Amino acid sequence: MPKRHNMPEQLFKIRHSLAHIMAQAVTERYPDARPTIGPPVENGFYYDFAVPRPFTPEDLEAFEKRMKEIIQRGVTFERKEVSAEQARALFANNPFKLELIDGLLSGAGDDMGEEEADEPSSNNARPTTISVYTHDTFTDLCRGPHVASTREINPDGFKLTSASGAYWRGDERNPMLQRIYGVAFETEQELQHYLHQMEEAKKRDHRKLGKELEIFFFDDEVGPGLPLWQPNGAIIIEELEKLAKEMELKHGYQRVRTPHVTKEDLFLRSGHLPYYAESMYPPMELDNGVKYYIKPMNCPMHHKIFASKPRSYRDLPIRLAEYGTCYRYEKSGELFGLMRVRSMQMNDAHIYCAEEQFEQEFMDVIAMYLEYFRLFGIEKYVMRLSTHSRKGLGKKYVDNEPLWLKTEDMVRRAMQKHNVPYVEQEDEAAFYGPKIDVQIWSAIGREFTLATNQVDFAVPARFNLVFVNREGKEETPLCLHRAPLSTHERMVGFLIEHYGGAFPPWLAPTQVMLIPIADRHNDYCRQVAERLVALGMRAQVDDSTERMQNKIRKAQGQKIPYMLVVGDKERDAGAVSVRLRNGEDLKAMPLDQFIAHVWPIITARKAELWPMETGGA
RNA sequence: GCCGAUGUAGCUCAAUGGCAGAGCAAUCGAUUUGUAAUCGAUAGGUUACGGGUUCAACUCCCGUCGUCGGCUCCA
Repeated sequence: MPKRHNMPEQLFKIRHSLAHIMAQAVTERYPDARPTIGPPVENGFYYDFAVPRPFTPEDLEAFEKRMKEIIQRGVTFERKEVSAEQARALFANNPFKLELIDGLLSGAGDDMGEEEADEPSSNNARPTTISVYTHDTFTDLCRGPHVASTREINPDGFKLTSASGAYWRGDERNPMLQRIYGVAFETEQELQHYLHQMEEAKKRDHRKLGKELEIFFFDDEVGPGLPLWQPNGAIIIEELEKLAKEMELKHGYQRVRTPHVTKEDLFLRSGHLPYYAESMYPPMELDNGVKYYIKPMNCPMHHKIFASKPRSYRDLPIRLAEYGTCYRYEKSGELFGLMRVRSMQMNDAHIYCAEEQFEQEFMDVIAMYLEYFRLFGIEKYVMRLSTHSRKGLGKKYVDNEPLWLKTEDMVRRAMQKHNVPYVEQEDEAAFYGPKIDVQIWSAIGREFTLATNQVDFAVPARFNLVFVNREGKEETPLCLHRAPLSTHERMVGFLIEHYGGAFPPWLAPTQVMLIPIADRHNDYCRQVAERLVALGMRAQVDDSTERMQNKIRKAQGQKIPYMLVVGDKERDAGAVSVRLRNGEDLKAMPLDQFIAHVWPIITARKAELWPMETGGA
């Protein structure tokens, strides 16, 4: 997201040119279609069209076929500079292009038309002329660059993948256009490789694995976005909570608990109402007309706890933590498995501190992020400093620009001083302050914010939160809102995909499966399982009437880390034969030896399955 | 919320206007097995829900709900 296109120049040209060729194919078949913008994007390109009727899958096939024909004819791309007059004449029947032309000329048209998408926002010199590119019978408004000839494009290196609606200029108040996505590479092999990777990614999709591994599901009668956690899911959640509680205890947090519903007054004070109302479940109205809302956030209640007694500078920082359950009425089309739900439990905490404590507290949260990420082996993420935008002041953002600039700089300096890499993204802040978000990607490539660490310089004042400073005067504290482990929903969804369902032993719902070879070994297996369970391990016995091979297959399918096979030999020797999830057969060993090897791995939350050089995933 | 696609047994999928089927899972029986699928039998359905067209609807049409791919939006 930060870098819009970091692809090689030639690939950029190929994708960009394919977008034009597609527009030709589309307008040939549907002369009424009005091309709007069509940039190259990661892995391919898209083009948005204003059309009377949405495209069908058959249309896509026809477009693709026609595109291949055009490419194989070897047509050339030619650039031409035209005056504004000429450009308007050329695109007289296309209001979208005219709007783009106006935007270009006014110089203010920073709205990410095609031209913006084409070039990193480097040179601000506005063109006095406008460039158009012509290939074959098709001419498009475009900054370029393009391939010289379609001979540079491999006709088997691209594929049209999907059609969908998209708002003109990404604004839902604008008309809806029809977008066609394509993927494109320089060679057929790269395309096939990409398509294969997509297939593999689908196997890791948490929605698929979550069902297969019986972690969670949705039920029509319960409602969209309201996951039901099965026993396996509850185990994972409780392990995460245990981890968070240990970590937060170490970092000086105190736990609090707050109700799920509150009077409207609280959210009026916090400023969520009416601003945030559309993301909240509608209120319940009591007989006396008083409205109660289900909470979408925990902060106002934590503020009340801070305010429940006088606070001295000596008490600060005060860190209040709660795995709070919140409900947000997300639009139906925005729901996405566990990654975007309507009921969620947040790894929430609010840190109230004096300004001079900011850096220490803020960076302690960042340190916590890093500690968690190391534990989970999370490497593919981007820390994003999300800042305000001037145009959002007074609307999306608290209207106090000097304070924004000051706070953003505080964050920037803290991050730089501690050498934590980050990127900056304008217009992504919370309404009360800047934040460091941790961006991650789902198996199928969608971007989400996992953890967040937000500075709030505004809301404490609304709640009249104060502490008495050294001079005996009242002072408003800063508040940090933080959720290093995200919500249970998003965290578990992410972890399912991150591990491909093969959780490290400490998180695995079932850690050990006892596999008796014949019925006569069942009792011994039950004794072993009892002993492991008494120790604190999650062990089960597969006493079905299946053969051992079948039991192994089932346990593998559930991605259980340890399979203990037991026959006459093991029973008679008080032993177990250890098979790891990765297929390794460690042969028979005394039960005590198995425990001695595995228990430390579980309690230390290690990633590996077995000590020494053997274990893997 | 918007555009499009889609919804058949617990799961994965057949059946293109003419009696709704298979594999896996489940249940029962037999088998007692040494590191990724033993054999047999049984049961399982108001084809998401509600209307309509038709002699006849899983199939065609309309509506509702859910899901999926995007747009918008977010932890």
